[in-house]
Amino acid sequence: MKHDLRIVKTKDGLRHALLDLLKKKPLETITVAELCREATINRGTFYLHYKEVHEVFKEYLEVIVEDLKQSYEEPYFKTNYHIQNLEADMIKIFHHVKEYKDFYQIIFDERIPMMYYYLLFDTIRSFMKESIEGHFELDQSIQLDYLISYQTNAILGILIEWHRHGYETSIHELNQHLITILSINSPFRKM
Amino acid sequence: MKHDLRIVKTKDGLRHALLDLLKKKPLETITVAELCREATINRGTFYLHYKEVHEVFKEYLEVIVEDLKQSYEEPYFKTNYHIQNLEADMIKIFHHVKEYKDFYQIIFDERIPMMYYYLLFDTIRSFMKESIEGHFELDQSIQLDYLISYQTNAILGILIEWHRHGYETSIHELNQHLITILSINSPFRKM
DNA sequence: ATATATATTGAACACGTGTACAATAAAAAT
DNA sequence: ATTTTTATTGTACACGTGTTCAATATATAT
Repeated sequence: MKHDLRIVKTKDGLRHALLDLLKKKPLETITVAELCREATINRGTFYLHYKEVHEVFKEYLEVIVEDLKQSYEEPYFKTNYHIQNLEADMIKIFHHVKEYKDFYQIIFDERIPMMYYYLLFDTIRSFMKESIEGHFELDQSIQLDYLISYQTNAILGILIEWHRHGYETSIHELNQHLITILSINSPFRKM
Repeated sequence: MKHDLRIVKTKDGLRHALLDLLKKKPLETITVAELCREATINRGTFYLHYKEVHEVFKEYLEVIVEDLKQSYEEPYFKTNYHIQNLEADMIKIFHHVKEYKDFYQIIFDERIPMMYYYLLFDTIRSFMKESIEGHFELDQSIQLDYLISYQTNAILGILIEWHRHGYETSIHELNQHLITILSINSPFRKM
C-alpha cells in the first residue's frame, strides 16, 4: 500500500527524463510540460506528486547530500579541533564536489533559487557544528550559531570561487590554498 | 533623446507598482501581468524594457548596493589589515543591512535566485580585496582569490545567520560575536 | 507650431501553468 | 481469480508568458 508500483514507475520516469533533459539544456529552462512530454507522462500526473520541476531535481540532490554526509562521516580518529582536522574534513568535501561537479554547477548557477545553497549550507553546517561544539566554552549558544555559520559559509566561499574557476583548480592545489588561508586567517597575527 | 519622458514614466510606474505589491506579497509570486495591471501599463510595454519582474527589483538593488559602497568607502584612516579594521568595516555593513532589512529579507529568501546573493558577494568582495590586497606577499594571485572569497563569504555567513534570527540580534551584539569569532578563529590557537 | 521620431497600446497567437472531473487502467487486497 | 482501491489519463478551463503587428499617442526636433 505504501509502495504502489505505479507511483514508483511515474517518479522514476520523471527523474530519468529530467536527467536526459539536463544533458541538453539548463534546469531553469525545463518546463513541467516539457518534462512530462519527455517522460510520456500526463501533466496532471506530475502535479499529483510534485509542485514544480525543482522538486524532481531535489530528489537527486538528496542522494548527493547523503553521499556528502557519508563521505564526511566515515570513521576516522577525531582528535581536537585544530587545523589538521579541518583540512582533512574539507578535502573530503572537495573530493565529493568534484565527483558531483555536474550537479554543483547547477546549484551554484545564478538563476537557481537559494534553496539548494541553503541545503548545502545546512548539511556542511551540521558537520561544522560537530567539529566545533564542545571545544569552546561560550556563555551563550547564540554566539556558537554565528561562529558555525561564519566557518561554514567561509568554506562555501571557497567552493564558489572554485565554481567560478570552472572547477579547474586541482584538489591538491585547493588544499594548499586552504592551508595558506587558515594560516593567514589569524587576525592577531601581524604581518 | 536619451531621457525620453515616456520611458522614465513607464519605468517609474513599474517600480512604484512593484513596491506596492511587495507590501502585500512575496517577490516570487508577483507576475508580469499582475505588475502591469497594478501600474496600468500595457504588458507589451513591460517587455520593451524588462525581461522579467526580477529586473525591476534589480534596479532597486543597485541603489542599495550603491549605498553599501558609499557607507563602506566613506573616508576613514586605514592602517594595516588587522582585527580592528575588519571590525570597523563589518559594523558598517551591519548598519547598512539593518537599514535595508526589508530588501535583505527578500534577497536571502530561499525561493529567490542566487543572482542577488552574488551581487552582494561581489560588492563585499571588492571591499575585502581592497582590505587584504597588498598585505600579503603571495606567489600566485589565484591564491588571493580563494582567500578573499573565503573571507567575504564568511561575513555573508554571519548575515545569513542574522537573517535566520529574524534580524533580532542587535548590531552591538553582532559586533561582540564578530570579535569573539575573529579571536577564536585562529586555527593555530590551541584550546 | 509643425513635422518627425518613437514609445505605448490593443489585439492576437502559440505555448505553459495549475486545477478539476469523469473515465479508464493498473495496482493491491480478499 | 475476483473485488476493491487508487493512480493515471484525457479533456477542459482561466490565467500567465513572450512575441508580433498595425494603430495611436506622446515625446523630441526643426
